[in-house]
Amino acid sequence: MMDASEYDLAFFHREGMHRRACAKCGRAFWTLGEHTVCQEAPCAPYGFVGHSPFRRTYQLDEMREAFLSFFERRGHTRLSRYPTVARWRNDVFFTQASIYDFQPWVTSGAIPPPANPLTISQPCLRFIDLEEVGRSGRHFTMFEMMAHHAFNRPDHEVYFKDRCTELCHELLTGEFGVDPALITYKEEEWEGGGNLGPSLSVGLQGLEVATLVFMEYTRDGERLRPMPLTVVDTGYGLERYTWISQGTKNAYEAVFGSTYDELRRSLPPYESAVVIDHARALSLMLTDGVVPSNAKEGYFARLLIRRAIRLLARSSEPLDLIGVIERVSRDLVGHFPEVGQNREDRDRVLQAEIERFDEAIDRARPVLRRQEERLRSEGRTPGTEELIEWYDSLGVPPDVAAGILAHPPPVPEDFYSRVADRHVNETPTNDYAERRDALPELPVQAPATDVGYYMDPYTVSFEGHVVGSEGPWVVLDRTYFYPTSGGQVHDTGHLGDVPVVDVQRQGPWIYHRLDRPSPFRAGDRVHGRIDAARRTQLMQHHTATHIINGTLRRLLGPHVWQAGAYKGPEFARIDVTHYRPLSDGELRSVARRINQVVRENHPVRSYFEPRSEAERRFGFSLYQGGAVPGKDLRIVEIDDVDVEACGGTHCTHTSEVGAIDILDVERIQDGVIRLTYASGERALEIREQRDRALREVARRLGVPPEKAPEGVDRLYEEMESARRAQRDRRKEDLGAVASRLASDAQNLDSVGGVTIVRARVDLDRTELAELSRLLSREPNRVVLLAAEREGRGTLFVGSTAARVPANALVDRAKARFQGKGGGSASAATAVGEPGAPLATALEDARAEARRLAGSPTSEAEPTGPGSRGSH
RNA sequence: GGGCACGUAGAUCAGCGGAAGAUCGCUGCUUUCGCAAAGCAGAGGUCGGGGGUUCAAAUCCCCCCGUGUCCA
Repeated sequence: MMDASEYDLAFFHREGMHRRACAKCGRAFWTLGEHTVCQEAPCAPYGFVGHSPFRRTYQLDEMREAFLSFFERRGHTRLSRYPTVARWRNDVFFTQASIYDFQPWVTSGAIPPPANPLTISQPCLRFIDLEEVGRSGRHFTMFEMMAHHAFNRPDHEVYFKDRCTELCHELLTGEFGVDPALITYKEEEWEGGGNLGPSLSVGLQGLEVATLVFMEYTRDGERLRPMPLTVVDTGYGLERYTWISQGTKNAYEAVFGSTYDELRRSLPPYESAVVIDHARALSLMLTDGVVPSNAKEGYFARLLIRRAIRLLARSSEPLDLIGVIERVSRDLVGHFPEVGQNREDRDRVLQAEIERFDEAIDRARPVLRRQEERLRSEGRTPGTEELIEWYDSLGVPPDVAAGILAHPPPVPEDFYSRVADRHVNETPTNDYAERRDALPELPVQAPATDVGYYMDPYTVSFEGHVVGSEGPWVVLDRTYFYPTSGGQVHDTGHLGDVPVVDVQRQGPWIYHRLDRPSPFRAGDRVHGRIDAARRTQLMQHHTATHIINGTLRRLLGPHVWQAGAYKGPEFARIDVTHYRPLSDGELRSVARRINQVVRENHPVRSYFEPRSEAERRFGFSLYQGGAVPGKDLRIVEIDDVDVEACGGTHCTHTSEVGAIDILDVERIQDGVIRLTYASGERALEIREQRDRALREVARRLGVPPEKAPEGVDRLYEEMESARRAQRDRRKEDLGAVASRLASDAQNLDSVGGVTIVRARVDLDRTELAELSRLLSREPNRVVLLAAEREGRGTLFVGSTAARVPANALVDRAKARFQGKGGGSASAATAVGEPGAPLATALEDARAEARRLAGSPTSEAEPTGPGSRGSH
């Protein structure tokens, strides 16, 4: 619980505000007005509908510009948006707030902010309130969080609670002309990610119009410790500001504008709002490289697409989703030019996904019909349980199911929450589990490690001074050792005579891990030597990765985004988003093109450039490896092939990569393909191994290497025909045995029209069954076979005589030779203990068969192979 | 990342502890001037892979692979 003094800001007193407790929610708030309740939902009703408290009305783009320029005029640097897919974090899929852009590196103090203070309007995606969208009048799947952020270090205080609140107040009253008496500042607390602090929630006529969060403490058990870096985290909903300024009934009318009016001509209000909302979210998601899929971020794109398609189906005239997305993209492109750059590619992705939905329904249709038929045969009709099951496992929404069934059940109000109930007991995912052993906190009193590998990736020998050392870990004032990062594996080498086995980045320092406790002390001068062959291989793999990524984007389209990559000393791989498997032809084109790029010897240029300048020149696709923090971006540019923000070590010309050999392409997930490859020396090694193996295979097949596939085919065919020949021979042999047995009166009994064949034949189980079948082709046959294998006796009984069930004979006889077993009326077996009297058991079975055959009963059910499976 | 469903003949699927099936397609024969159609006969299966339980596993259990789907 925050102390009340946390909120006792000088600003409030300067303005003459007083502190009150809300009569409804009980929370304390500050205001100039005479409010008895805080001015937020649900304590106060909307007061702005029909008469806005703002000086003028704003369209969406105008409002964003007004906000950003307001803060620019007050010393803030304007940043362009970050991607909506939070690829740089492993705990969330999407950017859900502007502060996500700076977590965890900037907020933890590891890396300086790109600007300070800064202002941004960050598109955010939230799926938590999906059901509220279109209903509440104010919820959106995609919304923009306008914000001003400040990051305060002990030696550099930008601003905190007082100035922040003052800026907010000035925006509302000065820029927008809101009567200050209408505003309330409610005291709240914020906590997240182990940090916490006071926050103020700004209320205006029933709407929360801003949240001002002050990250100030770290939770240490019950105690609170002040953070070395305090953070001002604010959030102002762009859509809400636009709405309030226009004073419309709901936010959708204000935000969606003429697109909403157009859709309303053929769709009801709720459906129109949801469809536009989803289309807007999709437009940005697809632009940022989300490919619809059944897992991870792609699933949310699929969810939106399928929801939108179903709602559009209610339209009075034909409307297609691609058209609606094109329409909303026209609205977005003014501020997000990248949205307009991938239209054809986006439509291809959408088209593929729309077809997949149709396929899913087509697959499900016969299943539903069959299941309904089965239920009907039990005198039932499908109910809610079936609807939930079909949705959960087949993806058939209840309204679609209704169109398929002859007698659809009513869809319950709480359908989706009942689906959710099915999932509540699932084991939760441990989102924060960073798969990396925590590095020790070394007592380093030194500036950030001076790293040489960015500017000179060829230096493998250098001198440095130890600035910290503990256990096997050593930190130097400068180093050329590359730490594991950006998917590139660390270097190895030596410090002095001691092998370096691992290199990691920890905050501003590079940690070298030795293979033994460090013999070095702070102040020691050491010679560093990097394993040059390994480094070269890593550089080749990294540059090859960029060549492949850029080539895939060019050949397949801009929906291709890197979804993960690994560049090791043995091989490298890249995962990219793509909506279908690579065809053989596509793969060949990729392989040809990347090696052409290698041969063409493009220069690979690595340099630092201010973020905004780089974004302006190259656009958003820079962030293939995720968002990169910092004022300046390190750009790795391969002319006409690829440009990425990347911290790795690279060759300076593509020819240094040598060659790229694609080893494998697989679909690792719906919507994501993985290419594994090797370059440089490793490519040659692997090719050599492969050639050797192929030559060896060819030699053993006795064919030239290029004929190896045909050779294998031939071998396989020979194997098959040998297998068939053996099977035929066994069949013949069994046939011979059968006719011999059937013609030898010694083996035969005939009782009451039933023929009983008995014999001792030492065959295996399947052969016994086959032989029995051959002997009982006609009705009223009973076959008794005894076999002995490895000392254990087997009794096999087959029967086509209704009066003589095979299992009855086995049950009767098995005790005699300590047998276990059973079966059906048509076939039964038992296996006895070693040495047990098999012959006696056979005689028992025979006696029982004679008895049953001789006592005619009125068995109605005929038995035999022909009667099985008839229902 | 997790839940659920599915994986059996070329295709679509049934069978869910006791001798691997249906329909369509395929091959041959009959019929026809020929085609279609019909009738008859036939070929085609490591029942996704690997372990286990059992006298006996397509069937039950465990692991893996693949596909679909829902939820994060």
